[in-house]
Amino acid sequence: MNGKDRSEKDRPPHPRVTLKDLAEDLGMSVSTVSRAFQKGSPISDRAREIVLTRAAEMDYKANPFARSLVGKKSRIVGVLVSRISSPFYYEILNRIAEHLREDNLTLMLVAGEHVHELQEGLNMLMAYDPLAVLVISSFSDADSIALSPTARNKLLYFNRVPADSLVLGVAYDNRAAGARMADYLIGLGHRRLAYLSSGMDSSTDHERHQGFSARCAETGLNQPLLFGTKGFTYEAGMAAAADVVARLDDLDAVFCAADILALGLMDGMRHHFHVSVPEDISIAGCDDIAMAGWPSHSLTTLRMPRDTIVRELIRLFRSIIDDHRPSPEIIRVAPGDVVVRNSTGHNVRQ
Amino acid sequence: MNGKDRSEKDRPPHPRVTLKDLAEDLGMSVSTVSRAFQKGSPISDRAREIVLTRAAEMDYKANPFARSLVGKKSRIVGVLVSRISSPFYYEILNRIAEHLREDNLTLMLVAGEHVHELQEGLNMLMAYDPLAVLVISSFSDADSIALSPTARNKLLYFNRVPADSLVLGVAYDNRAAGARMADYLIGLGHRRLAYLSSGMDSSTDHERHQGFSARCAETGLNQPLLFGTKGFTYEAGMAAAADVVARLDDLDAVFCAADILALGLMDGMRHHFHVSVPEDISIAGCDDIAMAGWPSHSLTTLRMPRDTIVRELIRLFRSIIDDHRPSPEIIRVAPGDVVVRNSTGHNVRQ
DNA sequence: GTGAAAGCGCTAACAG
DNA sequence: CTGTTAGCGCTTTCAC
Repeated sequence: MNGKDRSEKDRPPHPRVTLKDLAEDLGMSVSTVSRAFQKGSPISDRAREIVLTRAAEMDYKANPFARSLVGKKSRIVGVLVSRISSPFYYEILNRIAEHLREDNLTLMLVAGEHVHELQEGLNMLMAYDPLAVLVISSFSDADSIALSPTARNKLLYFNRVPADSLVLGVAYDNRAAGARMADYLIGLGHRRLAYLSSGMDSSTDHERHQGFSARCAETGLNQPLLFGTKGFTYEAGMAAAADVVARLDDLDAVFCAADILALGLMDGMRHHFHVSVPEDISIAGCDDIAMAGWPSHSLTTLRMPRDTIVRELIRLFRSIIDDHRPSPEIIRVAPGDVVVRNSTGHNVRQ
Repeated sequence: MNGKDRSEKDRPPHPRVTLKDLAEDLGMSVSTVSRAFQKGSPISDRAREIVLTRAAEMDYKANPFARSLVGKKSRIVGVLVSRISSPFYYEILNRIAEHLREDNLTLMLVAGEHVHELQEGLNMLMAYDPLAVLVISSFSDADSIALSPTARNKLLYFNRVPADSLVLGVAYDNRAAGARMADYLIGLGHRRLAYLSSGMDSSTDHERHQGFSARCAETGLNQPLLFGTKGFTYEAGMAAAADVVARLDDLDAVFCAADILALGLMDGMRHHFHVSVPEDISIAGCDDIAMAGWPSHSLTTLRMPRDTIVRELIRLFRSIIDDHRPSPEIIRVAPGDVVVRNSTGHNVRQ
């Protein structure tokens, strides 16, 4: 087959304008035309302009496969999402997606529940030689993914960061968050504190608990009572109400690992056990999700500065993409202020 | 693994095992080795086994760029998400992602707020020659995207379907949903009905309103009063409370375009205007989101069968990918039952 | 500056 | 069945 004829009958499935088509149309060589699209290539301004103009007219689109094949760097960026833990992750995903589009980068998404799925997804992804890979997760699954050295320095962890400190990541300072809430509750006069954990292997949860406990210790209080449930869900929080009620007389306040747990706990206490909040017990959450502000719950919580963390994330992500890879380190974003609402009050029981 | 030149100052960007490496290692020709990975290629079972085994040992991964370049069909599937209208969309996204991974397909995500962003994203995507593109949206933005003929028959619309009937899509039967809720409210003895719209250009919203109104007409009732607000949000619902309260004496029940609006309206009525629900007015939503079931709100709503619609979606999506493209048509999924809770009651006011 | 030519890694005709 | 030979569309030497 000679590639000269342009009869429409030739190949219906591939009506794509190629660089060669463009070159022939313009009576230039392929190389010249190619150079017009390359940033620092030796080509006259005039020639470049002509090419670019005609390219637009003919609706020429470079074939990314050919480009990546020869140039050996793709315009692809990967995002790995482990479990749908929170809508917040998808807000992140959206914002990342938009930033990438602006840079003419495409986003490959890998989502999975289990390690082996994520592993498989990452393998597929790596075959595309992505510029960078963002790992969004709060569970330990992400840590167990086997990483080739190549993969390793393309990764950027968000929210959950592996124990291994040789990686790059952005995360909230959850210990500080736990400590801050302990301070607030203690300041309210509460002395008998408790922590409600999701029971999941989540670094966020662990760290909040640690920070909370540590501050109790520093203040000379007993270790907070620890309640556990099964998951970061409203239902899990509600299910924990029975346990908490059983110890109600030993308790002034409960700090929950996340707002959604606190909301569930609150409703469980109120509706199943007719416990009044905050009269009988103070309840606080963490994150300041939208529903915490609903008048039906009016949950005291800790604001976590989303914008800051997202900004940091995008900054780092871009620097990996641009190959100014920062040295491995975990960026810790400090928590915001306690948002005081009606689910907590001064201790009047003692 | 492989011992090629490795000067440490130069970037070692491509320590990739190629087909040729494999072939040389095995003393076979590239084509034979290639054939081992092709489904119906003429190759002896023995040869194939040898190749596959060694490939695994050497951790060979086919270069998808080279593959797509020559084969002119990629293993990429696109998903276009227009605005973060609901977490439901992300549930879909997750499920799609998992199905695709099982089929060794990768997912390119395009997210955007405005038409031109989506357009740009789609253009980038189309350059990768995806097998299919799923468009998830409930707003009319999606309709205005310019589609090349090639793009056109790769698209599958979800939830929102363009007026143009020459496309393939899956959507709820929202008119039937509106009608069903009208029936339920009328059956409760309510005669003076109202509809709360998001005020957005959403087909879901329009259709629910149409179905609701039409059933009122069929039953000989007046057209339902129409309230509008600005968005599919809790806050928008709450903001509408003032308008609804102003007409409280003319109203028995309000059907809201979505649960989240109903929840906001309910809280607005209760907390800002001390209106009792359902004593003073019945409020119903649509979708049956998790929060509708919280005891704090206990919202009567209509269950929309998620599983069914997702199943249909995946079935169609797969058939496009496998090139058994079904003829253009909109699959309408019937609504489920009314979930009766405590935000609606019999009419006792007349 | 520009063009000719050599591949990037792979698949798909061709022969044998 | 297997090896040889062309390219897929593009970037990038290398000459001119």
